[in-house]
Amino acid sequence: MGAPGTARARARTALTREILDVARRQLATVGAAGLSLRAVAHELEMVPSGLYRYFASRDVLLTALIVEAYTAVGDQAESALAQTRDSNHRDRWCAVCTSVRDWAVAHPQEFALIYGSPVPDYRAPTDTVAPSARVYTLLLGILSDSARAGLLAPPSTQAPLPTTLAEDAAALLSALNFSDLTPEVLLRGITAWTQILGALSQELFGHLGGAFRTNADLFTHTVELTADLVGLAPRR
Amino acid sequence: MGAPGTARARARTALTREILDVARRQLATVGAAGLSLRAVAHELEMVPSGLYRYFASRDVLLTALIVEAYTAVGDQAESALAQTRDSNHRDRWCAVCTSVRDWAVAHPQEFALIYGSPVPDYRAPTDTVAPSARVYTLLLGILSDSARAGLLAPPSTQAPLPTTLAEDAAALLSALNFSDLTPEVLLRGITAWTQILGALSQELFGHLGGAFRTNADLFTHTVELTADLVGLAPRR
DNA sequence: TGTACATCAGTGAACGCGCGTTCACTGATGTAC
DNA sequence: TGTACATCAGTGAACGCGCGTTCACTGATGTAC
Repeated sequence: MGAPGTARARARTALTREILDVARRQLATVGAAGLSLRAVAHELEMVPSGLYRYFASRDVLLTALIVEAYTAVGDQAESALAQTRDSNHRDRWCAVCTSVRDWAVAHPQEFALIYGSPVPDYRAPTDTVAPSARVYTLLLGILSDSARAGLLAPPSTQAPLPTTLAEDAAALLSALNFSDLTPEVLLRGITAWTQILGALSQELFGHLGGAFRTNADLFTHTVELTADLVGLAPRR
Repeated sequence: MGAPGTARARARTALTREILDVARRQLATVGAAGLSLRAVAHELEMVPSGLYRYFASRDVLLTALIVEAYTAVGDQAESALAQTRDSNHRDRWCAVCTSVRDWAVAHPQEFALIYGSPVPDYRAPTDTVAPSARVYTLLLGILSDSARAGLLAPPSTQAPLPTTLAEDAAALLSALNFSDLTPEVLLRGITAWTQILGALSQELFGHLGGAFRTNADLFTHTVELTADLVGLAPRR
């Protein structure tokens, strides 16, 4: 609010916002591949070339939308987590996962944009890496809390991990600052996260064939299975 | 071989095949959204309108490619299973999953075509439903075998399933003719399958960010976890 | 406070491209007698 | 076996559409003196 600067600068930030809002709304109906600068400009009653004052190319606009999508789902997950701050770790895990589904169901094309097949001819710059880490970092944080509280069940013993896999996992742990977690737990966390994304892809992209009347129940069940997988203590 | 019919009929089936082959090869480089009838015709040294003697529209061609992709991965999974016919159930499960990854890595755009975000403006007819069922039917078959042999570990007791979910699962079981399986096991099987697809999506669509040097090892680990999930007896 | 100049938002026209699909046509292949 | 007709594969031109991006331009906003 009360953003400073000249009238021109204020108009610029306002229109930048408006372009992104229109683009996001059109994205929701035509999808990322079909998003067109000309259509966005038309809805804003501008001439297409005018957009180039605000975004240097279609790719740059897409990148901004991607970052916004990651931010939106990250915000939603964070606020879901904040509201369960005093619950047990399992409930917090489930709350975050559920909030991700809520967001995805409400914004399927944005979900596809960030977690689906790559957009044709789009090359992602590195700007999107940091925002993309937010949600799974939250999930790993819950595991870390649980581990620090001594409540995380150790993974059932299996064959030892291949060395390169264990090394990479260890490197990732230290890069993410989760020294409380073992490589085994990290890998289960990653697996759980891909499970969540896989379940949502199947549901949103119509690959379930409508076999279930209540996709939400199926998802809830899946989330419980992921909580088991990562070793979060069961309820009661 | 030696397909009967007139010369004209033989030429027709041959060219139909050739069109599909060219389309599949172009799909591999430009993706489903970018697949163009004109480009296919050009490579065949035909005029674009000529294709309409063979496929009534772009959608029909895409549908044929989708069916072929499902058939290809189904064949590969079946032959992988056939080669482990005398192994234990867990090894057979893992063999099928691994063969799916092998196919997906070799044909990422075809994987995206059938398991990724929907192709813009394409509406799938019902022709694709039956071929799409083949792989997970194989997996459920392994579970069914294991259950009939009394080797499948019952799911660790959890809260009972919501009734609609249990009903839908039971209905699906009888539709698929797997009377040996319980709704709980079916749901775990479905979850395992979405896990596999999720892991492959992450890997193929570049969402792993290159954190692991050996994606194959990560996938193998994931597959073992799915085998645990569905209750297949551990090795040794 | 007023003027001279620089900045920059948005216009309008154009470039060059590619797309799916239609239609009337020609010439070769197949069929019936 | 030979002829008359029907079928159908492939052509070439066209329709109508939409796309991202460029460029020279105008007029309004901002800045320095």
